[in-house]
Amino acid sequence: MPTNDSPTLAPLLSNLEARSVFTRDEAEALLALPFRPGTIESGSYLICEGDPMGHCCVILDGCAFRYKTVKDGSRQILGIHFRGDLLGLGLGLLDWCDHGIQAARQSYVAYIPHRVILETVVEFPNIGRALWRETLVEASIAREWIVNVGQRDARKRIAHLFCEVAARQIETMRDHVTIDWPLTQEQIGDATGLTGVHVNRTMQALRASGLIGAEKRALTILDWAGLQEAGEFHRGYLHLDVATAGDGHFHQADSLRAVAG
Amino acid sequence: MPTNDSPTLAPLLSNLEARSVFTRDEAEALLALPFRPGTIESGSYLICEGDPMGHCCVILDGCAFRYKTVKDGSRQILGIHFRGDLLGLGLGLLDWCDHGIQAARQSYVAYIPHRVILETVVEFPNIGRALWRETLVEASIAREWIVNVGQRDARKRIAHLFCEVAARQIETMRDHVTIDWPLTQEQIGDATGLTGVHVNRTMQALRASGLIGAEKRALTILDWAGLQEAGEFHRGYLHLDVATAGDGHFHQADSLRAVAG
DNA sequence: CGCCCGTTTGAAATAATTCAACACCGGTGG
DNA sequence: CCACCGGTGTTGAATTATTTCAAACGGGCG
Repeated sequence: MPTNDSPTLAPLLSNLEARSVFTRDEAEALLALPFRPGTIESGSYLICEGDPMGHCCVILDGCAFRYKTVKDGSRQILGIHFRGDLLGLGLGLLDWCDHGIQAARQSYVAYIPHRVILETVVEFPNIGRALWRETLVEASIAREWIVNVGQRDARKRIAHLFCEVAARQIETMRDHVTIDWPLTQEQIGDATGLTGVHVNRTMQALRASGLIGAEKRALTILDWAGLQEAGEFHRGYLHLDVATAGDGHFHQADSLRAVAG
Repeated sequence: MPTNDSPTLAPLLSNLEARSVFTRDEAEALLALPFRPGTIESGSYLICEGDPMGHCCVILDGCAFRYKTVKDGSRQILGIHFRGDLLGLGLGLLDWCDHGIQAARQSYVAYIPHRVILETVVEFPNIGRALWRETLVEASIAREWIVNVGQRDARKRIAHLFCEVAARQIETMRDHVTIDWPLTQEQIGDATGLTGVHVNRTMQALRASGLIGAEKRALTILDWAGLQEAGEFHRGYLHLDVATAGDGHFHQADSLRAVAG
């Protein structure tokens, strides 16, 4: 973290709690996971394409994005990640990583060995469901990105991206909020399948429509309803409401087992 | 299945075994999952957008695709699924479905209650890892689709789609193989973010290049290497090689079996 | 100050869309 | 049996969104 306090996994827990419910034991187990802290400079890589690393990575503070490069050297940004997000989970089950992850700001991270995650999941099935659920949400967001680059024009794509990042960072949105904006226009282009030049022109149009502000290193949303409309954004795919499907049914069994064991 | 034999979940097991290793007990548990068989006519829906259904769905035979519709009525196809694929898994952990699934051919399916899956996963953690792994692969494929529609031109997009479908259906590819092709040109457009008209012209170019054949209801790959080159296709993202990461550590049985051969 | 990175602007080129018409083909009903 | 029909594939010409290339601008920083 930016402070000199010793870092904790609290951001991970509060992030998971946006979509899952934990018992006190489970929460404590999550916070007690062993990890190695690290600082990543803006532009450096948390995980590289083809990397067979043995740990995943929690963003304690900062921002990073996933990307894939294609032959001609251009790249596609696949997702943006913030404080509390767990990255590189697939590595524990898939042997190697099919994309890279790069810091968009100086970031503070915690590396957790995959083995630790897999052990914890066996001991606490509800944590396993929560992490599986995060993987499912990740897939859901990826599908919405397919729709974004596949079906929408430049204005909608960029508005949609703004909406997603805003919705994930601000709990209850209202007009005139300003959020930290981590991407350059070129990178917005990489995320939306457009050129930086066209992103520039389209953002000017969004500004002229009074939807967003004119800052360079931040994003001010002047008209939240209008921006959602412009991007055809509906937050459902983020699954930000706590889902307990499949949990309650097992808590009882878990308790019994806890008693028996 | 097309025969009048009573259906089994064998296609699911053999599909999972492409990426995971099971003990005999685990395999038997998978095959013993209770399910309700069903027949879906081509064009009908297995699962609808917004559906809160309580079961997931295995394709025993046939073919289906996931899709999302956007406001103007057009739609984006998000993935194609074949025999053995497990669909709608997220429903058990996410409460509701953010996309629809439609049959592209008359298909035979097995509906499995989510509760059954979640119970099995607690009893057999290795099955849980296998299903989680499938979810991770699904996310990986979705990311590659983002790259496809975001960074590649029409020729590459279509060639890449052909490669993916072929690679998933044929174990060892060689030239002049013909595979069942489930999509119309219009639907190829929905999958690649192009119009049907442009798909038509681009497919003619692919045919003229000698990469694919000229059939309408099938796909003949005349030049596999050339088609991969044209689509910048590298099969790694499909994670089709068995991954045992995280398994051996927990499953002495697997290690023993590996040793025993 | 000069430099670098990111943004801004302009004009020309191009990939893909749109719209409209026609060909094809299997199925269905007279 | 033929005629018709709807869905799919094919073709052409005009239009448009986006890219490309090139140059200039601006601000932060050593």
